[in-house]
Amino acid sequence: MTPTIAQVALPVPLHKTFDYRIANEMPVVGGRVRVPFGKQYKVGIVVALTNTSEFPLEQIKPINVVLDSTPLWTPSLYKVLNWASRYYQYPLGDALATVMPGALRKGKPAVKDREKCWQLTEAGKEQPLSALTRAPKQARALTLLRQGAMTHSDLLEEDLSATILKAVEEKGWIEAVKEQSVKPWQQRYEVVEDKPRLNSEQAMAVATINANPEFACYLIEGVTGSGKTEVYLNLLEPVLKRGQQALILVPEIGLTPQTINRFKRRFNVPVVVMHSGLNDTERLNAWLAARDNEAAIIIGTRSALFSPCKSLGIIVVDEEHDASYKQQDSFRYHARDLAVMRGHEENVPVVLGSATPCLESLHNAKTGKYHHLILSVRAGNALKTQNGVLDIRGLYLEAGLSAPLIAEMRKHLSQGNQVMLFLNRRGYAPALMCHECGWLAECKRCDAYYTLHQSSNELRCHHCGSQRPIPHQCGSCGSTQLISVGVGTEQLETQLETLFPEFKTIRIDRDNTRRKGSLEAYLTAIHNKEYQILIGTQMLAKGHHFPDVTLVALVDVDSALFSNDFRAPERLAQLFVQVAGRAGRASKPGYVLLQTHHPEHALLQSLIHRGYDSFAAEALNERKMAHLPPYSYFALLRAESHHSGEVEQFLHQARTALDASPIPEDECAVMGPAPAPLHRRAGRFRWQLVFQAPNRKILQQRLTMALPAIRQLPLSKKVRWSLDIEPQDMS
DNA sequence: AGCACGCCGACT
DNA sequence: GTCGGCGTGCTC
Repeated sequence: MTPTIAQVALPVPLHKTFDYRIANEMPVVGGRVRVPFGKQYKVGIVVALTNTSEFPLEQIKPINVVLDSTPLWTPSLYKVLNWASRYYQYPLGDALATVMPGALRKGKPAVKDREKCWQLTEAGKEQPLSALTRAPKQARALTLLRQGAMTHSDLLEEDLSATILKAVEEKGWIEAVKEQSVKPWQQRYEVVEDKPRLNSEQAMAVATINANPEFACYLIEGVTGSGKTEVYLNLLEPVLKRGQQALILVPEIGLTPQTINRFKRRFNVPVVVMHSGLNDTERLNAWLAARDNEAAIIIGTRSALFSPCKSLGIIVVDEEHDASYKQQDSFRYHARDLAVMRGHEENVPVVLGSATPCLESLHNAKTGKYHHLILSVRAGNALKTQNGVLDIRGLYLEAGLSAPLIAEMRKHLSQGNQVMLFLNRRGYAPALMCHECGWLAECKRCDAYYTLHQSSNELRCHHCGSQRPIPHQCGSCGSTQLISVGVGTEQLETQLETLFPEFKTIRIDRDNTRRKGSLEAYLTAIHNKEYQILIGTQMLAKGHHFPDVTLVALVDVDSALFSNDFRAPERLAQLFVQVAGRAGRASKPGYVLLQTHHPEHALLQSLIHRGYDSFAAEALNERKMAHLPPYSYFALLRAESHHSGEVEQFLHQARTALDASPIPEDECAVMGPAPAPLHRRAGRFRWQLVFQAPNRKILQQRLTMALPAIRQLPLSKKVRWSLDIEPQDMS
């Protein structure tokens, strides 16, 4: 029986679909339709075709326009998207809308816009230009087209109007043609470059993965300089040769022209890049090129995972530990986890690569879920760095720097080398205090102190963005003796300029690299050795190598060791390995120093003396003891409102709803409601409820059962709330 | 999410 | 006497 009703998922935050009558054209499941919704029209996705509806039939409106005759996604990708919507508890319509290109969300056709071109007709070729002295524009059109066909828009650029072209067409001299379709890339595939020879570890990794073109998950743990990218390139070879596509995910900052060029240069095939900088048209074209197998290699940041591929052969997730793979708002998916899911559905290999794999992935490798491939040999000129711990207990600190560190810096600088300092705190100082009474300048809208920014002469709240002039008097006792507390990168910069006036200092953090291109300009200047002392937050640690840096110091690691976020030590270890990899060259090995009050800290010791793997093993052991991920699965229900009581009450009611669900408490623990780490932010009170389950299934079941009741709580409409499944940070 | 309906304060 | 504030409710 032909279906009469279409169930449509609409981009609204509602966990249900809406029924529409099928009018003239038959929609497809997974395709878009334009439908009336209340007083407006919306573009939604058809999720099912039926003959019945729960809704009174006479109230069902007809579909306005059927926008697609084929589904937008391949069946396997569509399955992954449905799973993700359920697992991350995000409404399907909203989820599908966020993963499709903006142009499709607005209802634009999902077909490649082949541009209209003009070419000369036989008559046009023979038409003598001399006969057109009284029609100079027409003559110009003919002259231009004698060089070959041109697109309509290019001709408009040449100051020829559509009217002129129409006139010439009517004379029968030119004709409109659609852009000729290009030869499929499969026919021009070749390995262009002279490939470097692989070392035995690389060769082993390549052979292992290439031996099986079906789904399996591989974790490539490769130290900095071990040639992970070369392995990826070798993995693409048989895939492309078979005519299949490769999907490569990179972190937000990892999308450098150098990376892209390596993939472009090796094979004579089309590469598309997908990132947040694309406009609607560019994004749609990249998406279509992936879908229609016109692009052989698709490189992009996390959302590129949702590009449909006609003939996918492999998925690579580079720097798999990077936090940017987890979306931090709205649809809070993890692109790495979904990549594994997609690889499974599409039955293609998934390759996760990192020098410092996240503990979850290492655990999966240890338990045999992933194949663990290790690249430990550094290629050619890369050399292992030396490490050291600086015990700063009892030492006088000059803007956070101990005398031994300053001495070490002087040594390296005097030898003509560069020195790099990391401090993960922007601004001049994290607080401003009254010397008389101890009063601290506090943000009026947040439970946080203002950060002192001396360069812009203001106090700034890093949590809500508010700012105010630096007060001259204490807000409590009126004293004018205000002093800064703690050290930020700005202060470090000022202090170093005083300590080392003979050397030039450069600070790189979010405050002075806002302008587009400024970071690149600074990096170039550093490479040209215009600066000797480099100061930065972790943004300096990513994606760039500094061969003349021979000393790297982590100024303050204690805050990470004793953070209330259980992932802080893991991030510190990753930063440490990363910065070590940024510095030095064979002739000038790098030296990495850590300043700490806790040199005996077990994780630190293990990291420094026995390396990341050993650190990871111990950290995993600690996680196991504490039942923390990857030995348990968390979800975070966070709510905020201007009224603290309302939020707390809402979460209490949510908890009651959860406790009423039939899974016993010991299988899924619920903690809270408790005030969130930053209880008041931007004037809103924040509370949270934490769920902890032994596995994903129980976590999902428990939430799925309780959420309908939670959504029906009257307070759920009054407070702002969100659910984060497997949150990246709990603070 | 939008957008309507609906009931109470400062304006022509 | 109206314009408009945002509280509540609905969208097939």
